[in-house]
Amino acid sequence: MSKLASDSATLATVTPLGCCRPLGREELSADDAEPIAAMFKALSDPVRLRLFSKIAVRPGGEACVCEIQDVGVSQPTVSHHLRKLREAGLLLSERRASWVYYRVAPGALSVMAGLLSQAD
Amino acid sequence: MSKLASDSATLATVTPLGCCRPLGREELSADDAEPIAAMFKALSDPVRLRLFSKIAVRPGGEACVCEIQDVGVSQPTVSHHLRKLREAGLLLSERRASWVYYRVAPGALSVMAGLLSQAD
DNA sequence: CTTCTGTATCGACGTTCTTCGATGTCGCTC
DNA sequence: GAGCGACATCGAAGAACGTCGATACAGAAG
Repeated sequence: MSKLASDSATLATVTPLGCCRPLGREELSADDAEPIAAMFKALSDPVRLRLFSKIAVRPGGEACVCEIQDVGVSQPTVSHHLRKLREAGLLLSERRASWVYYRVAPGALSVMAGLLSQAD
Repeated sequence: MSKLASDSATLATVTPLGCCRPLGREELSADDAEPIAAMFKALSDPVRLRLFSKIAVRPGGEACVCEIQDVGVSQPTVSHHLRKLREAGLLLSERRASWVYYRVAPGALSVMAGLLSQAD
């Protein structure tokens, strides 16, 4: 099977649960906390944050790996971080000819923003 | 000196930088990525996420440690996680008589929500 | 088919994190 | 002052993480 661009790897994709209520709205259950923590963890590394930002600022929220890999770490490390972002449901990947394009997963940002919005 | 409730420890408090633009608005610099990643990292653990939620749902966004420490880990571990949340600028702590109260730091949530808001 | 370029995977190393039991500290009460 | 309850800190053990060089894989080009 293709080793690339499968939408799910170890984690669920974008819509795993009935979450998305603000963190201050109702108390988070242990089961709900797990996948949400995984999304925050995906953005908890400076390199991943910059990679995500580099993709998000592009028109269409999409970029080839070759366009964003100047973040001060090696190529395998960039690939590792992009995989983590994809597994967390924040990015989707697609191969086009020789290049692989990553794009911001639709709804990913709004899910997290909803969690952080003020409850009152 | 008092070992408790100092508002800053290893990390800066709530407003470290000129960040707060949406991640998809302009590309994140390496220097800006660091403190932002630290905030996300604070919420990247399921136990911390639940502790934060337990505090945030209380009226006034405030709770005594004794009211929220049933999250399935030991008391020292709860204390450790609350410290991490405080160091990240997400919580403030204050001692009242025998009890220590933690409350959601004003503005902390909106900073992160602003980063995740849609750019378009 | 061979070579080249772009990207992913593998294996390893050092660092950081989560967790715990033991112990220390603060403030109240007797 | 002695004892107690609430919470923090210490030190250690195991797991998870970020990083790299080496290597494998995919598609394009010759």
